[in-house]
Amino acid sequence: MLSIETLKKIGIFHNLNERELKLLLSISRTRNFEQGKVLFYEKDKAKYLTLVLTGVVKIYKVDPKNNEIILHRFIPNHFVAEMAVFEKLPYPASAAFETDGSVLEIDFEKFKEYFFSNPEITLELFKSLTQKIKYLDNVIALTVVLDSTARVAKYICENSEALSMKHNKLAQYLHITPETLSRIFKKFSKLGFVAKNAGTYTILDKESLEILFE
Amino acid sequence: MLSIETLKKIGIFHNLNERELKLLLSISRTRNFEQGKVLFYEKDKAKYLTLVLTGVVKIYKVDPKNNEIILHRFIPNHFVAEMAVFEKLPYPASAAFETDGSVLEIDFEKFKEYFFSNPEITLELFKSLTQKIKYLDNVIALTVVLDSTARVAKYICENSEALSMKHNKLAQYLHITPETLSRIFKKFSKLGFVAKNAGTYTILDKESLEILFE
DNA sequence: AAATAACATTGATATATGTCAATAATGAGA
DNA sequence: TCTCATTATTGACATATATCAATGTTATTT
Repeated sequence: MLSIETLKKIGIFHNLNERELKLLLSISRTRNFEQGKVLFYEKDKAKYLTLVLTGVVKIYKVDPKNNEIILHRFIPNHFVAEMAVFEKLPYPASAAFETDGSVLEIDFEKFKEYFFSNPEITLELFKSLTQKIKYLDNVIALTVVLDSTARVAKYICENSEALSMKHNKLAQYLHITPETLSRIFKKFSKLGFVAKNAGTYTILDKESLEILFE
Repeated sequence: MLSIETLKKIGIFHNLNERELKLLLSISRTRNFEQGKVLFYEKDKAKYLTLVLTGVVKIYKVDPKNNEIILHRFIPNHFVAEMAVFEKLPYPASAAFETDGSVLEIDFEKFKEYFFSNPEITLELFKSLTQKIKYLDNVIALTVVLDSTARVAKYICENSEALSMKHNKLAQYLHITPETLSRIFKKFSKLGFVAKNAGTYTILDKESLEILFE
């Protein structure tokens, strides 16, 4: 059951007092999702201010060939698509759970009424919005600006978890096919930039990799 | 010379009273730019909260082949890259004037101090941030999700000025070469979706074009 | 109006990456 | 440990779009 204790643990609401937390509780509810379930579809009308409580939510668009283009993965305590809620716009992308999980749904009109004059809350919302801009900028920097090779180089240099990911997930994230990813890793191996030990790659020459995308 | 009258005309500052406008004036200055001049480069440190007063500013990234990838064009009375200023981050892209023009530069720390508690200002800043998210989403929807043909179809359907633009500008905006654009227009002509009269194209069959990107 | 520059079109070719199919490697359940 | 399913690699080929070069068209300057 949703409780004040739960709300208190959410970073964004850290500075709310008991009274405010109660108020927030009264305009919120939780919803649980199984792995793979869709939170919302692109073009749906945004109804609630939504925050991930548990699990991982992927935000994605679908291209005309039915490929999923993943824009971002959200972990707990982040707002999802608050822009659409603020602007009363249809969602610009779809969202689905990659694991079992849950979200907090807040009645936005009431939230606005009660909390928009609170500078600590608005500051948190600012941060959340600027964070979204950074995510989108990253997608563009990665996908629009760089070619596949540079993209792989950048991603494995800047994301420590990249090398332990399954290659087909990594490929999907980088918007390339697993075949292309495999060929790029092979090329990096031949150049001595990475090495394969027992199935996983390790970076040998980070500086050379960085040259590829800078 | 920068005056209260100038500031008053800027939509974002509509609700400020005389005292506040004076305060704003005291922490602001204008800077003039000739066509082609650079306002800032990607990775520069953001110093001032910047707003376009006159002219058109393009925001762009440069890819490894030195192609400019245009993310957006700003017209007067819009904040440029406020996210970088808020977050004290280097600019995520470069900005240059496409026409002669000018900007307002506001001392951000003081602006924050004086105006962040003003709900009308914060609301305007929210709007400005969500607008930026929409622009970036649009770049992704256009460039990452769609192929060249769909991109052209979408752009000429949704931007009335597209057909009167010079084709090499349009091509640059759509991140394709003028040659590819020319071939796509030829294809649309053959299909009877557009027609060429005296040098410029007109849309004959918008519904068919829409099918291409929906 | 002629000359020149800027822009647009067309064809031939190159390139990056995707697609499909076959095979190899790895991991999980019996 | 063996077997089956999943994931990764490889090769052959297809495709979209870029590149380069030639030519045609339009706009601007003198």
